[in-house]
Amino acid sequence: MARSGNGVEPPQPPGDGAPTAELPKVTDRAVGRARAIPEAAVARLAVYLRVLSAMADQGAVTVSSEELASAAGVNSAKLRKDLSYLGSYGTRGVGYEVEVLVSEIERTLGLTRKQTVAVVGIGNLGHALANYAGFPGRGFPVEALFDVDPDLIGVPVGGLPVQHIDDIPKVCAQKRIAIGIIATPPAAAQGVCDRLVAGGVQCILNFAPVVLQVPSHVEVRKVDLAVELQILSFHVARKAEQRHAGRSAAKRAERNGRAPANRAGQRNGGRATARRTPSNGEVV
Amino acid sequence: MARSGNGVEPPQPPGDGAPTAELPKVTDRAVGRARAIPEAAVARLAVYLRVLSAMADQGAVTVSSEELASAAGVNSAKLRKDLSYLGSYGTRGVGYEVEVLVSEIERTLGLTRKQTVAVVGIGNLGHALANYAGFPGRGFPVEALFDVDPDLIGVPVGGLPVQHIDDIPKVCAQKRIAIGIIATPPAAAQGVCDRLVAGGVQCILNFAPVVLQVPSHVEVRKVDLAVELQILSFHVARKAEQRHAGRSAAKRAERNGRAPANRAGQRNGGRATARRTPSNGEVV
DNA sequence: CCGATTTTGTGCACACGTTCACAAGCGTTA
DNA sequence: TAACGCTTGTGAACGTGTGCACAAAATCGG
Ligand SMILES: NC(=O)c1ccc[n+]([C@@H]2O[C@H](COP(=O)([O-])OP(=O)(O)OC[C@H]3O[C@@H](n4cnc5c(N)ncnc54)[C@H](O)[C@@H]3O)[C@@H](O)[C@H]2O)c1
Ligand SMILES: NC(=O)c1ccc[n+]([C@@H]2O[C@H](COP(=O)([O-])OP(=O)(O)OC[C@H]3O[C@@H](n4cnc5c(N)ncnc54)[C@H](O)[C@@H]3O)[C@@H](O)[C@H]2O)c1
Repeated sequence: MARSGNGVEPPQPPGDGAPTAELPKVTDRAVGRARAIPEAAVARLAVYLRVLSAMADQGAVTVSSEELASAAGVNSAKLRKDLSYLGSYGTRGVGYEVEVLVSEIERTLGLTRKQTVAVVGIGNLGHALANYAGFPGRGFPVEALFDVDPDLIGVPVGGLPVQHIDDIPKVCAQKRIAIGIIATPPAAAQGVCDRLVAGGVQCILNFAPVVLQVPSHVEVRKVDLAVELQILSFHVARKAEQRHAGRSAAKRAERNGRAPANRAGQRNGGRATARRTPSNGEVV
Repeated sequence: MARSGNGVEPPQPPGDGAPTAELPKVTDRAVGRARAIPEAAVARLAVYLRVLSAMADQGAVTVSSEELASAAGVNSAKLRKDLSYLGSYGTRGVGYEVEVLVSEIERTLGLTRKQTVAVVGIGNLGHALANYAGFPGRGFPVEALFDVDPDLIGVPVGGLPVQHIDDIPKVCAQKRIAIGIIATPPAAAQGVCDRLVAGGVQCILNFAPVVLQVPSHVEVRKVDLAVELQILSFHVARKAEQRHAGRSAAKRAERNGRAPANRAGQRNGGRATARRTPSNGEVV
């Protein structure tokens, strides 16, 4: 089956014209302009935005990188570097103006125009998502709900009637849905995904524990709670193992929180990359 | 370890006593043993485990790294490296035995002994979590539910009665709860977190959009859906911007799925780090 | 107007993660 | 047994992300 399924993740740069071109060791080139915000930074910007909004609500006018960093649970140097991707909006010796940062981050994250959302699979999780006030509150109005269950079709959930999944392409195109959230059973996820893509949806947030195959222009992020728990489980196991075996060094650091250079708050950052349909139809 | 664990990956060596020590350029040193599984790899191991379980159910006996990688949406080299952290369980020229991999991954992730879970905040999301069959199905039995709402106390959800949050420390200690899931409103999250910690809970999965402060021996992971959407939003914005501005190069690559350097399937990997109570009590 | 103080913005070095590429090992076949 | 083909395991190169440390700006006080 050759390389890896979908085939195309070549070592060479895109090289539109000449795939075999022997380019030396140019690092960036390729794309048009220069500055590209690192994936990891984007995730943190979203967190800063939340913290800043809360600060603004409390009447704060300016923040220093130190303050903001500590509230967001990151290192202040990292914070400054992250903010520097937006441009230079701070004042040395003073700090950042909260309002300015908020609007700059919003602009960068593309939150100036609302991104409409559709939820597919109105079961336990789908209900919660459809009712969640935090989405519209943050510029992500939920404008369509879908399911297969005949008993659900037409029933309003969170003020919006559930529609049949066969209508996904039509409705999504019509309402210009930007983001699709998949909360169906795993087996149904790929089919739903395909319909969303057919409807012109550009981004998908997937709760079903499957790896989705999508065309390259579609962005997928997944949230897999079982995986989250397993990662936590790993850390517990590792700590327990350490406690039993290596009881020589590192003991007080482990116990009462001195935690030397405890750099960051809890994260789940990371990037998500789209993926093409592969040649082989592996099971999932 | 020392690597990226919870507490100790300081610039300077922990050096309880001498923080200004002028260590040369030693790379690992520090703690006892050697191999530490990279954080990013742990997240993927969990995914491999799911895929492998599905394959086992379908009767597969062996897999090659190519097959498994493609099913899991990653590069095969990466997969092999990830598996190599477990030890050498493959057979050259043949592949891996599915059963062996499953049990090795389970052992490594600490899934050999069940990790009991408590859910706090039985609202929209909490209900979904409490009813989710995927948790007990994967070795994470939900054994306690908590809320403050008097109307909820005593009501069974998913076959388990909801208890009052004041009982969290007692019940968690008694039932040896390993993982606490927080699904309360943001304002209540820190308080709940403190009680969970008091009850001896080692890991916390936090759905509330706040940065939790915990002692260093507690591991926190957060799931912030608004942040996920914002990251997606960023990518949409960037693509749109590119389409408008840089219409010189990279055009067909963008459209019909050629996907230049399409490296991996969708991820949300990343690490979570514990965090001590900070010196300043910043708002959140 | 100048120096002290504060805090940003960033060059640099290092750690981490990813990918390549290939030798080492295994099974099979002649 | 020897030669061959296949697949693992891993060294090394590369790219990305993190954190330090300091020069550059701005404000304030005298
Ligand atoms: N409930 C949770 O807390 C939780 C946690 C983690 C992951 N998940 C995942 O989220 C997904 C949904 O979980 P849930 O607990 O809400 O399940 P659920 O069974 O309660 O709901 C699933 C819904 O999807 C609908 N559905 C089934 N096939 C469909 C299709 N082809 N198209 C559209 N809708 C379809 C069903 O009618 C039902 O309403 C699952 O993949 C699950 O693994 C859920
Ligand atoms: N619903 C979603 O889809 C969704 C999505 C993303 C994030 N979240 C986050 O998850 C959390 C819960 O969301 P929800 O929609 O389930 O909210 P909800 O209002 O439906 O439920 C919150 C529950 O927490 C309980 N609660 C309040 N204070 C408490 C306390 N001090 N201790 C224990 N329980 C307490 C309430 O009684 C209620 O039952 C929120 O922080 C929200 O931001 C929810």
